[in-house]
Amino acid sequence: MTEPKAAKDIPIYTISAAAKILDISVHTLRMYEREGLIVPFKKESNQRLYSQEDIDRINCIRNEIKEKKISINGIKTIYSMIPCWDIVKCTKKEREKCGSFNGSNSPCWTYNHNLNVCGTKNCRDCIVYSQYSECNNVKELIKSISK
Amino acid sequence: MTEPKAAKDIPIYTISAAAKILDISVHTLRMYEREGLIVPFKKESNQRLYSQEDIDRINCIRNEIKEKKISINGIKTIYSMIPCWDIVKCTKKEREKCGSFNGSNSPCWTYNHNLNVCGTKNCRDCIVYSQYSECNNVKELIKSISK
DNA sequence: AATAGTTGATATTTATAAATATCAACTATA
DNA sequence: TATAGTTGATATTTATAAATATCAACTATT
Repeated sequence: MTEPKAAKDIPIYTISAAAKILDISVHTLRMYEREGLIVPFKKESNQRLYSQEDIDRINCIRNEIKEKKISINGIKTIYSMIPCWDIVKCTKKEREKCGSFNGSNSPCWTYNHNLNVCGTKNCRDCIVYSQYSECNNVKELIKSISK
Repeated sequence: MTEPKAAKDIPIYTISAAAKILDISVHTLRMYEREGLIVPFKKESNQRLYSQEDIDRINCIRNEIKEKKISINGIKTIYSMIPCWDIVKCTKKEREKCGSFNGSNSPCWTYNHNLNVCGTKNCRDCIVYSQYSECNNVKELIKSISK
């Protein structure tokens, strides 16, 4: 009796509820978002909402910062090394024009990618964000594509 | 008339000379070494010596810390994602026992690897250290092994 | 053989990233 | 429609990583 995968990704927590659960301030949550570490839901009114998956993700990020002593810019750089172009199957032409493919400071979901295969798709729903940038998964991904 | 590649890797600077060139303290150089960011030459007496390549490498590390705001542990984590097992052609058995293959906090050259293909070879002379961990090269490496 | 520079280890200082606070305008909810 | 919570922007505080200083023992160099 496993729950459907999406069940953990239902937007239920307001920013203050999420902050309380995580024992951090709402300001910190907004900072993480501004830095491109998280992409919460947004209502039409622009209000943020968080799912249990978001909470788990943020707990992981906290651990990287507090326990592993990796700075926010370090985490961004690590995320930027995920070979998204391979995962989402960008063409050579698309890669050449892509800020994510050509940069190394920020995760792909912080760039505009309306002009490539990603289109206007919400990055929350992309496995690059939801799966491969999960806690400690980047090295496992590199292992899987290496010989 | 290009110089032989090794010319830049001749140990000529003492720690105080290197510190003066880099405009940092000798203590900082020793700290970077303790953290596993650099591997200087060692004389039989244990005295450190630095080459021009070392100076260039340390300048790059300084830039990552000071300009890109990546913490030392962040840099270590990034180095740890270099697929050394692929580069030096470790066997499956060797990988299973390797701290570098299985960890994600520290570069491969900070682990003991006497029992795998690296043997007692000095990591300075390994391309994983000398080439692939050069400034900004990690993402380029990931690009080259991805589809 | 004397001076300058080195070693590792521990303690201290400083620079700054991360977190928090404040603000006025806006939105949700009871 | 009143209260509580939200928004983004800017300013301030705090926690701590990075850098430096100190130490006694040892090594290189003149």
